[in-house]
Amino acid sequence: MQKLRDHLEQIVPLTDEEFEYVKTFFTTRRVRKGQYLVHEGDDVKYEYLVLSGIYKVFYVDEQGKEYIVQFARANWWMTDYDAFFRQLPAKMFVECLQEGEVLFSTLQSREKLSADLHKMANFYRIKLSNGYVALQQRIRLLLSSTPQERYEEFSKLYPDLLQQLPKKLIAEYLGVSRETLSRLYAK
Amino acid sequence: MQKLRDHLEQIVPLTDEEFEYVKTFFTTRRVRKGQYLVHEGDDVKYEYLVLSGIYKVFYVDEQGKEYIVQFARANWWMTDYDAFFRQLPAKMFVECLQEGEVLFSTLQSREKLSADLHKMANFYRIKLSNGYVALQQRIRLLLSSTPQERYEEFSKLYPDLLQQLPKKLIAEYLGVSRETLSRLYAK
DNA sequence: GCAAAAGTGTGATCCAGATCACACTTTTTT
DNA sequence: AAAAAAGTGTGATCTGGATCACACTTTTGC
Repeated sequence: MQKLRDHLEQIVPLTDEEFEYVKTFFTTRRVRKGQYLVHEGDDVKYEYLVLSGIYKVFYVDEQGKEYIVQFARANWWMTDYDAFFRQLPAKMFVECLQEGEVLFSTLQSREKLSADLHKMANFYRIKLSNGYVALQQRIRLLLSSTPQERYEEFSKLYPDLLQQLPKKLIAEYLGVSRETLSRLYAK
Repeated sequence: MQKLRDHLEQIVPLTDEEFEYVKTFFTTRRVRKGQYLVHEGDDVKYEYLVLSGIYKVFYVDEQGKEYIVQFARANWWMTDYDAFFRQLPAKMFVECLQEGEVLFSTLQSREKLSADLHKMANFYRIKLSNGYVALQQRIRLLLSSTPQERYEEFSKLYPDLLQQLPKKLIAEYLGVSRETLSRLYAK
């Protein structure tokens, strides 16, 4: 649970006592490649904090084509937040791409923690607003750039993912074809 | 201020007393077409709740090309949230497209209200998570669709904006050229 | 009320990137 | 260790939408 504490304390300092309380709301789970943490149609009981491994959050359209909303690795939170917050069936999938561990907790836990500990309410608020801003940047990238620029931006932001993930997935994330991507880094 | 109360109570019910307190944190401002509420480089002191009129939130790249992040009309909140939350200079613009009124308040107001009234903390949290989800949908739209589909989706979501805004702006928002858009609704 | 600016439709051209096709390599599965 | 599946690079072709160009209309501002 030290990882959880480190993660929280990047944003809000906690006393030992506070952290002892907080940690009772989280459970660890080991996840293997190919497993789904969230599946379209599921009730979304949990949100997840990644401790290790790599995951993708994506949708599938009527024609079966996949669209990757985000990749997640250590210290990212993920779930189908629309479904999670509004307690609806999931419209997205969360799949493990590389084995690892996650922590999970329920919406009730989030609400209880926010109500009991002002610091945790702050933590969640700040995390959510960071997420909001990150999505805005993604929109900006999708609107503005040529495949070349998107690829360069991605390499800068996530050099590790570039190494570890199949190019096909990166192409999907960037919204270009696999072939075009392949030709990009030839240069 | 009745509009503010209605807006808040769509999400959290408030007593008269509570609302009397809340409203002291907001000020009304009339805005004319062409005025900027946020300008690149500014300190972003306020977030805005639209009472009436239409606004656009956008940024400009090095080549001077504009990218519209969102349009806003009644009951939408807007500002450069990255800059607002982190108290940095703005990277975006917020411009009035059609005269109207807005309410504004500071980050300190938001924090004070959240701390004093649990209901307001909830209100902000829910609004932010709704915004988060809306951005995810926008990403999905940008990744997934042909110009045709994007246009149809837009018409469905914002039939009023389609009427009231120059096509050029809608084209920008959708990430297509003005000419292509013009040819789309010819069909 | 008139000139300037902004908005709009439509033809003609061009090209970046999608799509198709296939060979080769690496990883998984049994 | 063999077979199957997944991943990758690269040529050849095709095409949707960008770009350029221009006429016409509507709005804005002095």
